[in-house]
Amino acid sequence: MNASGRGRAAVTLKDLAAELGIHVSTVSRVLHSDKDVARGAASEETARRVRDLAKLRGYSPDPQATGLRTRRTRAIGVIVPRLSDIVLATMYEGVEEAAAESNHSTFVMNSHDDLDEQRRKAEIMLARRVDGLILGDVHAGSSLVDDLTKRHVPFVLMNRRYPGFPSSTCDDTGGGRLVADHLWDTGHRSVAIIAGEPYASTGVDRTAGFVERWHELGGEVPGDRVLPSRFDTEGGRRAGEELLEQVRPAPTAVFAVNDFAAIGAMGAFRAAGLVVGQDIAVVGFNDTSLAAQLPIPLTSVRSPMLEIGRTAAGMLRRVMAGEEVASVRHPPELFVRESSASVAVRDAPVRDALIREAPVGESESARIA
Amino acid sequence: MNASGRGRAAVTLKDLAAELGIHVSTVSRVLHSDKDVARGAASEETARRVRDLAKLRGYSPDPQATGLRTRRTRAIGVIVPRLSDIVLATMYEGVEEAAAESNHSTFVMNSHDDLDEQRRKAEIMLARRVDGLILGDVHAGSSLVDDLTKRHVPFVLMNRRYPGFPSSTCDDTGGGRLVADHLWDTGHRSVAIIAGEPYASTGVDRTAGFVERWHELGGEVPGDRVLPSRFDTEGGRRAGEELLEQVRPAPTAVFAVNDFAAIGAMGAFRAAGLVVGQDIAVVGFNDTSLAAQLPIPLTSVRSPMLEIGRTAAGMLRRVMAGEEVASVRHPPELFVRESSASVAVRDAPVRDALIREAPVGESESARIA
DNA sequence: TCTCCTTACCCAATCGTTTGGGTGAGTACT
DNA sequence: AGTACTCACCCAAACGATTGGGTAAGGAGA
Repeated sequence: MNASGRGRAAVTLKDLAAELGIHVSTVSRVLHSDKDVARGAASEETARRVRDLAKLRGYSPDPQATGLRTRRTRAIGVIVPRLSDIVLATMYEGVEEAAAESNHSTFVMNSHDDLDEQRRKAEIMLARRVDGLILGDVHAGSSLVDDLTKRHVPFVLMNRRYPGFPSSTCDDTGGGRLVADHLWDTGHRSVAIIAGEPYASTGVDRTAGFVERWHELGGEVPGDRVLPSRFDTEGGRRAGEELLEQVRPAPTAVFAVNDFAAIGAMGAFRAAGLVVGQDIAVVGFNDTSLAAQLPIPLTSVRSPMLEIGRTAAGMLRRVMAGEEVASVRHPPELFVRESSASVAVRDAPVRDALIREAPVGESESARIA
Repeated sequence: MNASGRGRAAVTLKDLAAELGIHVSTVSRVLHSDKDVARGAASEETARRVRDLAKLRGYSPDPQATGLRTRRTRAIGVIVPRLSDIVLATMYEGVEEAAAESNHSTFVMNSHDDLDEQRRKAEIMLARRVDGLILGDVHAGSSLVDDLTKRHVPFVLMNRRYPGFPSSTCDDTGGGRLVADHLWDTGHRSVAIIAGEPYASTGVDRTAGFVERWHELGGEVPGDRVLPSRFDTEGGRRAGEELLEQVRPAPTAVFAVNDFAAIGAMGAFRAAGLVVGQDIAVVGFNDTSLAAQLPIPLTSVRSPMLEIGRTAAGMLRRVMAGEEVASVRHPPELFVRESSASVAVRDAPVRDALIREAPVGESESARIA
């Protein structure tokens, strides 16, 4: 039994037709062809009576029945790595908003960035007969996109791109370039990148954009300065620790391809006795609402997450309508804050001394003094 | 056209029946009554053939058709304030997991904590004919729950409770008490609370639990030390600023009923020249993944968010089955970290001097020195 | 041989909408 | 007066699955 149909069954077209003494198909046509006078289906007068009664009785069409007949559900499926990642959650909010505007409902599922789970979740959605899919978790080299294409499933990508398929993303390469310019301009010459997962275009592109621009400016980024990482704080912390351990002298600036990784790295640096913004610059990506509010506000590249989601929904609508659509890359914007505000600072030897001699020492006590 | 039905229409019962030369109802019965030999519906042999062919052809029942006939959609609706709030997003993950285990799909929508929008979203879900609702955003005194009850809509509450209706929440009162004990034990006697929105039981209960325990211990919390706030970082920052402005001498410890508000407050304190963990203790709630990774790790009360979501889904399943269910309050756990680790510190006059004379001055330069 | 069970199926209605194709009444035109 | 249009509807067949109620064939028991 349906939620709405316990106390009293939901009102149907048949109910309305009976009460008005006309045929159910007439009611359907009147209610269906909204506004345009129900093209020859009923008189002006009848149409009004139908609409009035429908409103009075609170008629709402049964989507099961409609779907059964029309073969469309007006539902779309969205698959993301995890909704507890604020970036994806925000994009999904955009999707939901835009989808609602065109009268579509959305199912979301988490794939935990696991290939098998991606497939499984996609199948569940297709079994639900969604009209289309938005994939927010596509992996480089995944065969899922090809399979879906072969099966003629309408879908678009979001957040991450995949060459040859329509996607709504941030211009991650451009974002990486912004960071390179900023760090170069503030005098840094020794940098490192916490690069995220190698299967995600976001991290890869942000890294590539940075490196590309850095080279143009005359700098270099040795391979051991680019560390893969998970996208969460824990991953950032580990990468930060690894960085301090392996790279000597430590870089004066670190670009983490994601705010959470940046926060984790900041934790690692601080634990090692470095003051972020003074001893080492840190830059994140996405400009989540946290970045500006952190104890040491984080420089970050703002990606229009909500807009990326909205665009994805719009693109999917067009794909479902059979149109060809082109990928969209939303322009990012750099917000400079205290974590990287000062011009490149102390000499490396001094900083390294800090790191070695005072894991939780000197700068701590200095702060208290 | 459905996603799965573009290239080749999805296989139906009729297709299977035709290929096997038997009636569609026989196929239905075999496939439906899983395992138990399809009680007299077909011979062992036929049943096997049916099942084999179904698997071979990749048959999956059309939920539209099933739903039309059975009047249930196997879909549940979840309404939350906003999914970009990591707390609700995590609870939703729990709901989704548990719902999937009982073969239910979930729709989520954001209500932005707005009463009209809550109603609107609920109506959309009911129009979708969901089998039940999980409300994660109930407001104190809202009439929505009564209306849903009158309409016999199966629903449960999550995250926030509402007396008289089944809910899956954290034991927020108990959590508040944990914080009171901790701050009292570490020597604090002058405290303030950043209390969240007055319409949310979470903030109200956490505050009440704290105050109750504080009184038991012999302390007091004057009314002007309890500041309402939004639940996000921005809200926490504002409340923090307000606190420093209005309450003199400033409290030695602040309990924010939510990690994000705590982070915002930490920002405000720091901007005012106070070092969190030294000059002022801060405690949050929820122990989101950030808390432990912050530059100054945040003491926080862990609420089992995933479990709260899973429980809510389980409760709803039972409500939909017509059972009576009791509310569940999940026990919280306190994690003490640096933001409140040291015993209550400087004399108030010294701290107040810091605040007045050095909004971004003294402690900053001290840190660099 | 007749009756009564089982077994293994089949039949057909039904859920609520949509939609191609009527149809009868009234009007306009020749 | 006959023909041709509209207009304002009605009819009925889908869509795919479920389900209460047959029924024919075969065997057991009397």
